[in-house]
Amino acid sequence: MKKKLSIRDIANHLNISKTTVSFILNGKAKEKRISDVLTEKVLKYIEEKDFKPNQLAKSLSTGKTMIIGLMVEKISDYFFAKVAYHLEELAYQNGYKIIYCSTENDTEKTKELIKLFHDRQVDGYIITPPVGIEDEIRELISENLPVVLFDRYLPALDTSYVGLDNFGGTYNAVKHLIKCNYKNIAFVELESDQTQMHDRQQGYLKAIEENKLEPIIKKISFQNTTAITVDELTGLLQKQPEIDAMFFATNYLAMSGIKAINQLNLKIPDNIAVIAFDDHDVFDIYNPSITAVAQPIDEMAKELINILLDKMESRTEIAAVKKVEVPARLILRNSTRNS
Amino acid sequence: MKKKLSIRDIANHLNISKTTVSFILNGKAKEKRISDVLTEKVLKYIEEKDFKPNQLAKSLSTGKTMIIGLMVEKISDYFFAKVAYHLEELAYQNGYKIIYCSTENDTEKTKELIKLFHDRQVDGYIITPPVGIEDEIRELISENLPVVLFDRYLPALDTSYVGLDNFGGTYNAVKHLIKCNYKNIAFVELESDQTQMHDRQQGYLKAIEENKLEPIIKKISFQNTTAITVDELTGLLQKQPEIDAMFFATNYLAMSGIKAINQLNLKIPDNIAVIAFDDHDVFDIYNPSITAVAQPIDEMAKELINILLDKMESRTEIAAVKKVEVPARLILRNSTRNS
DNA sequence: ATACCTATCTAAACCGGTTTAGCAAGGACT
DNA sequence: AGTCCTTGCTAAACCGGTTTAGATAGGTAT
Repeated sequence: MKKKLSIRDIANHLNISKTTVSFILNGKAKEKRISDVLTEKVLKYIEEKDFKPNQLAKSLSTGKTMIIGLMVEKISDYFFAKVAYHLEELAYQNGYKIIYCSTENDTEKTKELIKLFHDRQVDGYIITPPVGIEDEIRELISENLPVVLFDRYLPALDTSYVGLDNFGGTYNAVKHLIKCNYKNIAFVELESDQTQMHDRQQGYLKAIEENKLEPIIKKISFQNTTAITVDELTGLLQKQPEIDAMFFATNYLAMSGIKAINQLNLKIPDNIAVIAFDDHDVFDIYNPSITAVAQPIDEMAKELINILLDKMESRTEIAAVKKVEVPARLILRNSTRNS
Repeated sequence: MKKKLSIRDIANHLNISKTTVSFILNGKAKEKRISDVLTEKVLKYIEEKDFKPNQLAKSLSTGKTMIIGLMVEKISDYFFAKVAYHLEELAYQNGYKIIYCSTENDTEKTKELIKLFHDRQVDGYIITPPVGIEDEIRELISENLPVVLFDRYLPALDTSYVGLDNFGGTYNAVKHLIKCNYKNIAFVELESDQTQMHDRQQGYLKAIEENKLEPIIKKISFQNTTAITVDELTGLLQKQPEIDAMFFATNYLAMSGIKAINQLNLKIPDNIAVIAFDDHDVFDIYNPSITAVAQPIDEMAKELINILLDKMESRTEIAAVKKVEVPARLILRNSTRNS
């Protein structure tokens, strides 16, 4: 088990000081007036031994870890997994790595995780915040650490943010249903005080009201599972049998809804139309395929990294606030009639 | 912007040495004979200031980072995302964090990533290896670093490994099809030299041969996408119209297959039965729901962490080899006739 | 001969912890 | 009085880098 080479070993071997080696390693040879001859010699030796400086030591003295902390609600969810995948790619291209965690949307767990990331001195934070962690985020920013919120924001806090135009996405989708002549459009959402739910609901309401229709809102309270049960759906349809279309505010909600609709032996879209918010591989292969409001995931990832990179590399003020709302894309499939 | 407290600041403030503070922080007060009075005083101050030691400095001197490097083929795939989720949870409970990367099954990228993790001195590696990185893995192990392979192994290398019983899982699933009186069962797989594909194929062949049926194997070569096209399926069915069941060797393959089957207006399971290897949320909500060979994801995650933890905490020899093949679970749904 | 550049390179402090070796004081034993 | 423990604590080296503030040698202008 050969032990790793250090900068000191190199210096000793070549009979020079480690300062010199460090300068050369960091491309400061010219600036620090190290002769070309010596520079060459050192570089050659480094190449030969495939020397890699110890990142821990480097981080300790520079204070930079080149690590981005990513906290999403649940890394195994389709949307977050995809975003993580793109973020990782982009971060990697810029020399950064990602440490990630799932918050489970639990405020206490998130507080702990923020502390953990902080102790590990990550250089930047991407967070899908649960409610109630305003103080911790504020604290980070006051320490001059780059933070970008994602997917949902904290209304009480003026921070950088990347998310979807939830309002517009829903509004357009519901308008599309209306144009296809659906008259009784139910909106199924999770009992939640997160901004994205709220914005989606507002988008729905605006479209409904503009067209003088009656809003039908069903809130699903979720314990462990974000699903609508057959019983809940049956109840809804008994109370309001006129429902001819359903807009599900999340993809998992839509999946459970579709399953329930199947179990009641209703046909999509003949008996009932379906639109899901947030696309999923499933919706494309499903029979019938399911119309969905899609988030442009790669675009969001790009915006996130750009904003964070600008802050981390001090190209912009770290406290500078940049909010981006990317437009949603309505992907028309076969779970709705054509207009 | 208050600057962070260090162990030296604490020592100075209390007029003691930082050695003492360090001992107390690490619970070695008793062992190092620090008086209870002083211990109390220090702990109180630490509590009061909410002091957290700098992990970088700690890692630099101890050589431990408490970070596990996870390299999966693609973090956004259903299976890997789920595994990652469970791993993160378990690692977290044991004080470890996870850094992850997607290899894209690209040997060169994987080599780079291993180097990267190595530079960052992660304490342990969980890797789904692409072919051709035997040397790098061997190198890690020879440096006494804990490594566990996952999902697939490298036949040329005797290392710890956690994976599914691919052979048995496929064998049982195909036997089930045969019991349900299907006679012409096609096996659709990816053109790949990974062990898990090979093992699945062998399981299929054994079941077919034992029952004196004719094997029908279709290999899909994949560039960007792991999918079977409508054309490919049409071709297959034209050549062998007797096919009455299809076993797809991966879940994404199954999804594309199901989509193609739909487009050919064939009915599942009336015209053709379907079984997928590797479960997916989709299969449960699909109509008809799809029978699948499921990997017990949480169990696999548990095994992985256990083996790795044993090595990392030196409870077992680091080079000790422990191979675990967990049995697959056949989840019967509605894409096959009953027996 | 003196003062002043300039080009090259380096000693030493620093980042914030861990750990080894050992000091000082008091008590017990002979 | 001398030896030997035991208790309670600490100085200083170390991990492997970065960075500041010079040191040294040779050349040039006065």
